Amino acid sequence: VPELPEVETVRARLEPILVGRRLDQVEILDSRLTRPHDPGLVAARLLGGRVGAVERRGKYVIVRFESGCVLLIHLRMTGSLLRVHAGEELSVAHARAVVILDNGSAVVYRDVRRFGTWLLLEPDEVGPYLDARLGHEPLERRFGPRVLERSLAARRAPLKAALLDQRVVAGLGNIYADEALWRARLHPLRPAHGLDAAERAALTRGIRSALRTGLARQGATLRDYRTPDGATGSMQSEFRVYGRAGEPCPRCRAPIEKTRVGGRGTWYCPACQPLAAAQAGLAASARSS
DNA sequence: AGGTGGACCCGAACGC
DNA sequence: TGCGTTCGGGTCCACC
Repeated sequence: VPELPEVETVRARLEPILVGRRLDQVEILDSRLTRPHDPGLVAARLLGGRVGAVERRGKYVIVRFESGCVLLIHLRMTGSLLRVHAGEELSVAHARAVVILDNGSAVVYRDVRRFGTWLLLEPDEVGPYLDARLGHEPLERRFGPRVLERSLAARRAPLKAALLDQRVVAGLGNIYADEALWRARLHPLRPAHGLDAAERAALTRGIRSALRTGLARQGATLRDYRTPDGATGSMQSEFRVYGRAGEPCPRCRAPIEKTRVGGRGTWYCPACQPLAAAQAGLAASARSS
């Protein structure tokens, strides 16, 4: 599941492959990819374009062309972008699009579940499109407890459900949300608006440290995620709670529990991520003493 | 308006 | 062994 660390790793690896290259052939093999737009028309508009930059915002890969046009790629669940060197076998299982570059190498878009999207936008459409869907980048300086205070204030939803809203924290997904909450010692079912200042500060640190660890490990490979060179990430071996029901909490040895929040599998430590107010109060006074 | 649950997908894991 | 069922997860959308 590509979240911020996985998408950023893909972006960084893709950048030297694409920047300065011209698209000599573009084939879109699955009409779902560009829907509701005609895949043939999108391919025709991409053809001949020269890539100026490869950026990221939230979970979107942003491919900027020198013409000003922008291709927004979202990998959703199982999308991946693979580089194929000139002369190598181009056929890839579940390939949904193939781009041949002017140096003979190719980039194949692969997506088992077909949720991923390619959206081609005009220069002036990109900012509004992303700003309508995404909040602050959690690794930028502007993000912090004050931003969380504002975005969580009116929200009665469970904290984890709010964190999965991309307008609250751009790029956080199911895995890093659980990892961030564990690091912040916050229960995923705490009401989002009920955090105090110290807890918002802890949450800021938890989000950043979970994401930075993921970046340093080049993401987590559970099944489909690969970097463009086909390498796996190693963050899965650093998970503190995600997918670890019944195993001891790395901090306090209590067994990790699994529940569902907002329809998603959610793992947490019932001992160091207390839900009850009394326990939360005890934990707070223990921290301050 | 904010919250919730279903739809979209398909392979793997599971149950009988 | 084989077949049907369940699961999962990012985002959008319909419905409270």
